[in-house]
Order: sequence, then C-alpha cells, then structure tokens
Amino acid sequence: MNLTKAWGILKENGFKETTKRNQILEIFEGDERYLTARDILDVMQKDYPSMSYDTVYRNLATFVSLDILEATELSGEKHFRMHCESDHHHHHFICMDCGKIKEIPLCPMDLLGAALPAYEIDNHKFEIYGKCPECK
Amino acid sequence: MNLTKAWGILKENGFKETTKRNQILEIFEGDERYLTARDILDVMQKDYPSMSYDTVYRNLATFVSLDILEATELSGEKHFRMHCESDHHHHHFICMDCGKIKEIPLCPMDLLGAALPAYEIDNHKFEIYGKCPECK
DNA sequence: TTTCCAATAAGAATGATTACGATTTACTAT
DNA sequence: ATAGTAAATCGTAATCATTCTTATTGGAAA
Repeated sequence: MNLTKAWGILKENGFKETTKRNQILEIFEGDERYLTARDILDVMQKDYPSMSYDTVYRNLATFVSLDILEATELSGEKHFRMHCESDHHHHHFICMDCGKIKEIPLCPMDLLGAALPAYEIDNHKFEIYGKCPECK
Repeated sequence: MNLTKAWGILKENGFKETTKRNQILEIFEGDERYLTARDILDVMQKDYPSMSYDTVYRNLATFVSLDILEATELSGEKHFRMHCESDHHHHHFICMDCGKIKEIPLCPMDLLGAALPAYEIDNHKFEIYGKCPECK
C-alpha cells in the first residue's frame, strides 16, 4: 500500500493529517521489512527528539485497525509492515534475519473445507520462518 | 504425555526429581488446556505460598526443551500444554474461550513442496483460533 | 552423614506496552 | 484570517510478562 491510499482511508475515517502520522507511514512505505514500535521510535526521534512511545503505539494500533498495516508477533514482540497490495488472501514466509517477507499464495484453510463442522472458526495463522536467499 | 514418560525423559537428561517439578507436571497432566506461567503459579501457591516465578519459568523452559511440553504464543503471552501423544506432525485448533485444542492432521508444508527452493525453511506455525463446540 | 551441585526463593531489573493528565495541533465554522 | 473544539501528542508513570542475581535449600551420591 502507498501513502496516498493510506491517507485516503484515514481521511474517510475522520483521522487528522499530522506530520508524525505521515512520517510513520513514510517509514513503512520505504521499508518492506517487519518493524517493531521501537524501530519506528528510533527513526522518528532523529527528527523529533521528543517523540513519545504513546504516539507510536497509538498510531500503529490505528493503522492496523484500518488495515493500513498488518501485524504479527515474532519472538514475543509485535511487528508491523505495510499491508500487502494483493487483494487475495495469502500468507507469508518471513526472513528471521532481515525481516523481509515473501507471499505464499496457498491458504491451508481452503483444504480443510468442512473438517471442523461443530467449531466456530474466527481466525487462523500460517507463517513460515527461515532465511531468504540473500540472508542464507 | 503422562507423568511416567515425562520423568523418564527428565531422568535420562540428569534432572532431579523435585516436588515442585512433579506438581507442575501433574497440573499439565490433569489439564488439556493451554496454560500460562501465571496459571501454574496460582495453582502452585495454594500448596507452596512461597513459590517463585523463577521456578515456574525455569521449569517450563526445561520441559519445552525436552519436548515434554509444547508452547505457543497467544495474544502476547506464552502458553503451555502437555506435548501431544501422537507421534505424527500435526497442528491445532485452539479454543480462545477455554484453551482446549483439537488436533488438525493436515500440514500446509506438505502441499508447498518445493515452492521455496532458494529459501532456508527453519520453522512454521499453523494454528486455527475460534470456539470449540462446548464454548460456542 | 556429609558433601556437592542442581534447584529454589526473594526480590530487583528489564523490556515491551499501556495509561493518564497536561499541553499542543489540525480542522471547522465564523 | 481567527477562535473554538476535539483530536493528537508529550512526558512520564504504571503495568505486565519475563529474566536475572544472590543467597539459601534440597536431592542424590559417596
């Protein structure tokens, strides 16, 4: 997703255009890796030494709730990246060295079919972890 | 897995038989749900008011490293349960209400085949979240 | 029984995340 | 433009899970 589309979604939902918000989005636009809240804060504090954790976490939560960012938990820490452009459901290979991802078009839920008839299925997680060709 | 088998593994690896360790294992033997370190501590402190977090965490880590327990991260917290008896690789449906699981015999990695030739695959996670028939 | 080392207790430290009152900023209507 | 208003941010403290440290205890072998 790009900045323009992200701001479109934010405006539609009544969020104000602030410089901090914009810079957070710019960081994600220019980085395809999964980043932590701390990663964001570190970059932001170069320009805004008074930048607060609260602002980072609050905006990350906002962006995730609007599907501008996607989040996953890697080794106990929340990580974020710009939501994929592709509109079809998919999963990710995640490089544990550099944080870059590769889309996996397959979804195991398609194969399960009606294997759990009496169950209410709310969510699922399928991720592959390892090293990408560059990091191997 | 049962207590006898767990203690066999522990003894093989030179771990001493302590009352605390045994009670932790008994809790897991009698509970098929995913439990947190705090869950264990709460139960243990009824019998041992001085029970320390450190003891819980240290033993949980030991048990996981010996494949006596299996661990997963649910909403930011590490959860543990007795390792499944079944020797073939599988995944889990996890009830987010009661913590009970259901085994899913299918593994999506089987279907990926050689779809990621240049990648080093170290690990993967496939879990389905929702409500079990009892909790629905 | 004594000795040794693993195991534990107690509590402090850490690291990520959330909460809160005070202040500032972006948008809106004048 | 300007003021009013609610949203956004700051600064900092609190919380929560987890790990670390040091002193002490307990299990098992000699």
